Amino acid sequence: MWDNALNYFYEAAKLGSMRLASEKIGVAVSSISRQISQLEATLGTALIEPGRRSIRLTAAGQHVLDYHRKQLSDRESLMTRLQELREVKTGRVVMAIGEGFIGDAFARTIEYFQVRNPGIEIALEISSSTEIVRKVLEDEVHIGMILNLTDEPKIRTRLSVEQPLAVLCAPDHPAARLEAVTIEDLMGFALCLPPKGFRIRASLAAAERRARLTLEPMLVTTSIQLMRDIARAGRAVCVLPRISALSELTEGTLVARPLHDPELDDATVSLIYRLGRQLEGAPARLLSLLENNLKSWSHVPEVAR
Amino acid sequence: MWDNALNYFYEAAKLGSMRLASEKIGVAVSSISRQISQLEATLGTALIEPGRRSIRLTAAGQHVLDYHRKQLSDRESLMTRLQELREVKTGRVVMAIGEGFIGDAFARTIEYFQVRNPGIEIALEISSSTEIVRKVLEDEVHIGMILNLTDEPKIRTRLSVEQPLAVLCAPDHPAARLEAVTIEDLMGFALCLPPKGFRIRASLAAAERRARLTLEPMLVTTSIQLMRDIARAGRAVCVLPRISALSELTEGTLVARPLHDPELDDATVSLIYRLGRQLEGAPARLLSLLENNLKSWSHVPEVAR
DNA sequence: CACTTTTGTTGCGCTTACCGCAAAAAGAGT
DNA sequence: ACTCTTTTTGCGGTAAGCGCAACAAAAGTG
Repeated sequence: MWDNALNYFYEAAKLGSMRLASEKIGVAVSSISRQISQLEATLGTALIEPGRRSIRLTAAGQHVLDYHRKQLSDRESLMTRLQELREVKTGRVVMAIGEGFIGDAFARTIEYFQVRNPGIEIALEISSSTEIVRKVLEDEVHIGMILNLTDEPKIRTRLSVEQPLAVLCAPDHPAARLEAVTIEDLMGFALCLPPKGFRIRASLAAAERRARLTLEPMLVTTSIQLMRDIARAGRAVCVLPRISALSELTEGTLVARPLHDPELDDATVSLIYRLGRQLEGAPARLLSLLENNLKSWSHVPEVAR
Repeated sequence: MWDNALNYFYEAAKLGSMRLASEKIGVAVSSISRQISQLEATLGTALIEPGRRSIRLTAAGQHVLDYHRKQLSDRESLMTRLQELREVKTGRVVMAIGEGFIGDAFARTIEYFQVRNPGIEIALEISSSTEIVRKVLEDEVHIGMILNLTDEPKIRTRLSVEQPLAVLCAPDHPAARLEAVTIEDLMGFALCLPPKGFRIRASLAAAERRARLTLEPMLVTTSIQLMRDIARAGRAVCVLPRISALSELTEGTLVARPLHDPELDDATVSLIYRLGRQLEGAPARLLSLLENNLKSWSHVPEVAR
């Protein structure tokens, strides 16, 4: 009710007469007259000076006019914002990933996305797997990327790629001469592993039980960056999915050797979002880009040349 | 047509369900559902995620919600402007404050305002800091006054005054003989403190860690009134910003001694309102009065005579 | 001053947008 | 699989808004 009345009043005031306003809007003069007097009634103030041929605004009328002008411009800016949202010119994606994904390959993907979608803001949160799942569930983030599968019913897995665990070491390390590494081989090397409680340690634990031995890492750290650096230094080896050191592998500063053990279950990269949440615009685009790239990441050659 | 639809959408989004909105507004759920989908049709964008029990906004929906909030506050300010134009000096201010501010000094400020602005209705809501921030954000109140800083981006801080924490006790209490009080001194006194989770306790916790001791309050309460009363009774001391006991300090029934510790960060009184909301009329006047008085409150002498 | 022209206001049927009720559909939990 | 809750859809009714036309009043005209 407000909307119409204000519009009629606005046009009438701008054009100086109800007649002209009626022509411009395409409604009968009577409607204009009625709507305006109705508006005056609800506002409790006269907006136009009564008993005049041409329309003259009262002080109150001027205020209402200003108000409506502002309202129109606000509405217009809302519409353009929505339009931009539709065209994915603007937007915001929040995603949570595990630390293991940080690296050159991932950075290049983000870079690529931002070049092709300027104006889209990306927020990256680094968290543990359980935190990521929680954030996805509670809509704190649009997309999550974790290093295992989750059985949460309300999580939708868009893509999951197997990422076998590998032993990473410097090219001149003794382990690099092996074709494949077993759990027993690891006993002979200085090890750098994540702490207990991490997924990788849990996987290794099963293999340790089978082989009836206990790995004693020389260094325990939560920082995957540090693990890569230690391995690159040459003395120690670390155990990670290949994806966690993609850039070092392609550079050749690290080499990967498959870690084979019957009890060892593979790590899995999962791209997840909340079930029932329809991602549109920016999040949807980033999701499909990641989906494609993840597939190609899994085809990295095992032995760097 | 816009007007109704936006209102329904707004309430539904705020309450989280169409059913609740229908109860609050007093129209059938079907109307709400229809109006919202109609709004979506005219805007050409989905506003809420379809097929869900609780209403979840899409990015576009959030924009529309923000837009409507602004519309509402603009309309309100138009109405007050018209009201003032009618030269009837009536109006209404709603503000939310923390319990710590209740006291004679604040009461006198309100009293002063009401004497100078007869006919203006003031509504005071007492809430916790987070509640106050929420109320300011959602336009439930015009002005908020909290005992810390907030990093909410949509909050505008009009004034913030540092309020060092002080130890409050009766004039004949042993603590009153000290020039300044340290965390270690507190161990010797009966303490009355707010519960853990309160800002004051968080500040104290840092100091406790530094001094490697743990304060064991004799009484824990959320009521600042009670804390003052306990301290006035003579046996115990409490830790509060001076502003929380201004009237007792000027009366001389309580004295304040500065609490000095390198780890202790000061409390801060912030006068806040929503970014982008232009306050006019009564709210604007009250805001500037409070701004001036707050400055003078912070200059209260440390030792009551 | 009478007449005309132009413009705003009022009266009266008519359309349609909006509403409530009830039934169906779809989630969410058990 | 079943139940409970919430949303969507179908249908008939009401009232707000519309156009048309008659009416009233200001401004121009001779």
